Amino acid sequence: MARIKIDKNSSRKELILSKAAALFREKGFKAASMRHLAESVGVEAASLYNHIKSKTELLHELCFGVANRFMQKMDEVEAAKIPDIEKIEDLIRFHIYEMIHHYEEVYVCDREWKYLADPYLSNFQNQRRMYRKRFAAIIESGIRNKSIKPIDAPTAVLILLHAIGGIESWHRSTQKIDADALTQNMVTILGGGLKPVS
Amino acid sequence: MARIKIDKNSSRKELILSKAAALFREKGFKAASMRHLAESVGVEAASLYNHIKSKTELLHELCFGVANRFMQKMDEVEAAKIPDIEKIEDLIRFHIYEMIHHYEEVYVCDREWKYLADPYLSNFQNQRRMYRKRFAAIIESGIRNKSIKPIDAPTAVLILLHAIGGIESWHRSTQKIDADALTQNMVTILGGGLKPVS
DNA sequence: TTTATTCGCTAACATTCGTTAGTATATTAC
DNA sequence: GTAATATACTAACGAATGTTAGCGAATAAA
Repeated sequence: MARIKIDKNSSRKELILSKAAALFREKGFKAASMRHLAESVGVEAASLYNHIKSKTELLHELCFGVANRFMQKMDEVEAAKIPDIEKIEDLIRFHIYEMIHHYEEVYVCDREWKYLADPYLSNFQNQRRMYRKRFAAIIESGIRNKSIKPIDAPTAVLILLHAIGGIESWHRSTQKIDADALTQNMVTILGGGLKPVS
Repeated sequence: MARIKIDKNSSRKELILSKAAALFREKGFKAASMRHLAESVGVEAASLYNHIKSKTELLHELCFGVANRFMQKMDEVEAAKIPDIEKIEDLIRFHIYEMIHHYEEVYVCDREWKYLADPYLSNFQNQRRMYRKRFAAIIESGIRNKSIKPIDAPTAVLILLHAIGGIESWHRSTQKIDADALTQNMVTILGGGLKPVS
């Protein structure tokens, strides 16, 4: 009956959350069972419920944890006094950074959010829609001042976001190029597609 | 005890497959139950087993049906005597076409393949890896003859494929732009990122 | 019409699932 | 040390899962 080992500055619940992120990414939310999760935490399944309310609550916290970080970054970028094209590159770099450094949570947030239960589900979808609108608004501003070629902005946003979400494949790859080179490549390819022909 | 209604030229199994594609996309493979599927076919769950071997078999057939179409297209494109940049645009257009016209199957193949069981799983992963390699080879050829700017080809392939996979969001969107405009937008943004600065 | 086959039904199976109740032990507060 | 709290355990629950067996009705073949 040994208790869960804990690092200072991180609660038992946080440990469970991080293990859940890894498990949900690997198996998918529905296929990941509480008994699997318990095993990876080193405890019996029922014991988890001393720390969490439900399986769904784990998904809530993971998804909104990630969503909130992106929303906060968007606030910062919008407030910054820099050219639109730099705002976009800044956001791209942030997405890539998050994908690399908080891979499990971001992946789960990206691919498993549909298993959220209302009202969290609607809430999440609204936040997502809002984020994309704000992203598109930056692109549209760039189009107006001719720093970005005239394209359909919502289309461009989805391309950018999904392209970055695809980093997963590298993460597991053995021949991974380092993060800086990856970032530079993506900014070149994606940014290059946005800049007007000069 | 009415039998399943059938169009000419399509077996009962094909009907089940198409309903399964829609259900697996909506709920995810694990969350979609055989009883749900049965209901959408208009029959009891046990009756499905007069036509199929297992739930997993449905996933096999959906995934490999899509994968084979893409492989065949790749064969054609490789054999064509056209510039590399046109080969790439041709592939991009094909991906978009498939995404629009066989949306459910392509989506399931893209997002739910991990629930395949071995040996199908390994087989599928190999095919996928091979497809990406061949795609990257076209880009590398383009780089060598300077029709494409020097970037990391495997990175570019993943960006392209995941960007196109993101069309999902439009499909359900009410404000959908028409398919041709969509295709043109994507070729502009993605292709524009590949062409060398002139 | 008779026979054979296809196919849908009901009932049931063994598992697995998320979760709760109740109890015992370990840690913390006093 | 003692009381209070936190937490892990075992056992069990009801529900849902994929699938099989066996029966009867609909269709096709003779």
